[in-house]
Amino acid sequence: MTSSNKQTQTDKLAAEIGDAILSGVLAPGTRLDEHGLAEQYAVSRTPVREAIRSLAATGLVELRPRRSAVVAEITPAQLEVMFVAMGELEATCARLSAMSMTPIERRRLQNQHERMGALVESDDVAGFIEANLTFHALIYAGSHNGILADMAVGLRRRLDPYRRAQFRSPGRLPRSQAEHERIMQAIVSGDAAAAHAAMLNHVSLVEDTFIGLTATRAA
Amino acid sequence: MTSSNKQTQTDKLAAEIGDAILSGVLAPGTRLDEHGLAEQYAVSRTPVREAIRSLAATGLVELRPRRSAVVAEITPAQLEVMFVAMGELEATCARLSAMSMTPIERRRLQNQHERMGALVESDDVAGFIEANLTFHALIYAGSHNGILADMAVGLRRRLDPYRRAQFRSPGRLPRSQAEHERIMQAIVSGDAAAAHAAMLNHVSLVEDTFIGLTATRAA
DNA sequence: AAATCAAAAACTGCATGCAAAATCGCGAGG
DNA sequence: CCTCGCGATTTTGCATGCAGTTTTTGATTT
Repeated sequence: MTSSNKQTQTDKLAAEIGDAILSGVLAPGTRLDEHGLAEQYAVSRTPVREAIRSLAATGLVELRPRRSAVVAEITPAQLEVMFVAMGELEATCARLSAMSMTPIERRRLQNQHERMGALVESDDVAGFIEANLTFHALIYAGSHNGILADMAVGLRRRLDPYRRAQFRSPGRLPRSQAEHERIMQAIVSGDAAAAHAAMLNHVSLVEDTFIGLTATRAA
Repeated sequence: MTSSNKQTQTDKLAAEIGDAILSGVLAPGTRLDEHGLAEQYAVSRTPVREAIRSLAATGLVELRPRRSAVVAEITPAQLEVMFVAMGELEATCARLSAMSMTPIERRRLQNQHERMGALVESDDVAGFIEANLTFHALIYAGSHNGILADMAVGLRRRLDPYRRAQFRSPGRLPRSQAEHERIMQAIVSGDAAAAHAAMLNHVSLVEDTFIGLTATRAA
């Protein structure tokens, strides 16, 4: 079990329902019927209500007083806003990392980048996606600011479903790696402005790829 | 009534208890006894529990399973992190504002700044604090990014109790106004990098003032 | 007098029940 | 045929009750 059963039912439910939403099992707009969920998870309505309220605070569900809570709908406009916000947060973390990473952290980032080079060579998309998470997580952590890092992690988690597709674009891996190279170099050499710019550029390109995908799909 | 009684008890309680915490009525570390709060607000424990869970998601209270929730303690280290995070968020909003404010929004920011000049002249501290909120709110809104704006607002709200004191430092008003001048100019003229730098500088100085105050108090 | 441990009190987590609001369905009217 | 309104059903919001855990208290021992 990934989730320890030491915590309360409410916490387990919040995690479970949250995963269901993020993985698409519960589609946006779905009504969250308390009674139904209670029955489904074999608990009473009370913990379900509390879990829903927790999820509402994270933005995953929308609370409408006296009416069913629903899985939050994400309009293309909101998605755009979220991508921009995440880009800015990542860029900020990169900037802070350039300024305040310890030598060990810089070394780790460099190592991770080199490891990813091998994955690009072997065209291991799944491995690259996984390693990419770590790469970015190292930069969050390097900012030495848990609040900004948490915000970035939360947004990334939220956007993940929309990002998966884009690594399959042909030639995406080598391009990502090249962008990472610039980001990593800037951070390791302590060039805050360059780190910020490189990360912003990187994330913007990812976003553009995504927007392109949806535009194609929508058209 | 400031809070409309259209919403649910839970929402009202969350707002009420949240205000009590932010205003210092409920000091950090205080145990949030469900039974006691229920009695105090003349409701049952259920809405109290849900309100507490909401507040936990905002970071105002800390949830400890099977034990009382407590008002979150803020260590100086956390405070420092929060100040940095807020500074970065504000700077980012300023940058985005410089890039994407509409002409009308730029005009409004300019007007607000000029209005604050008069308050500095008359040394109206309370008025300046109020107007200062608006000034910064205009910049949040000008970023055209509700997510970043919400994050900034939330952090500002959270830090507000620690910020109040610092406007009373002698000569703070004119200095703030001068810094605002540079921020405003950069945004209005569309200089993103300058807006970012000016805002970061502004907020850092505020933070330094605060750190100075606490250091004095602690010593 | 301080420390230890056990019993009692208090409190949280969860289930259940009830009243009010919202939704749905059906029939009347245009 | 469509729209509107009214009653029935569903569903939320909140209160209350019970079981298990934590905390407190008081007695006992060193």
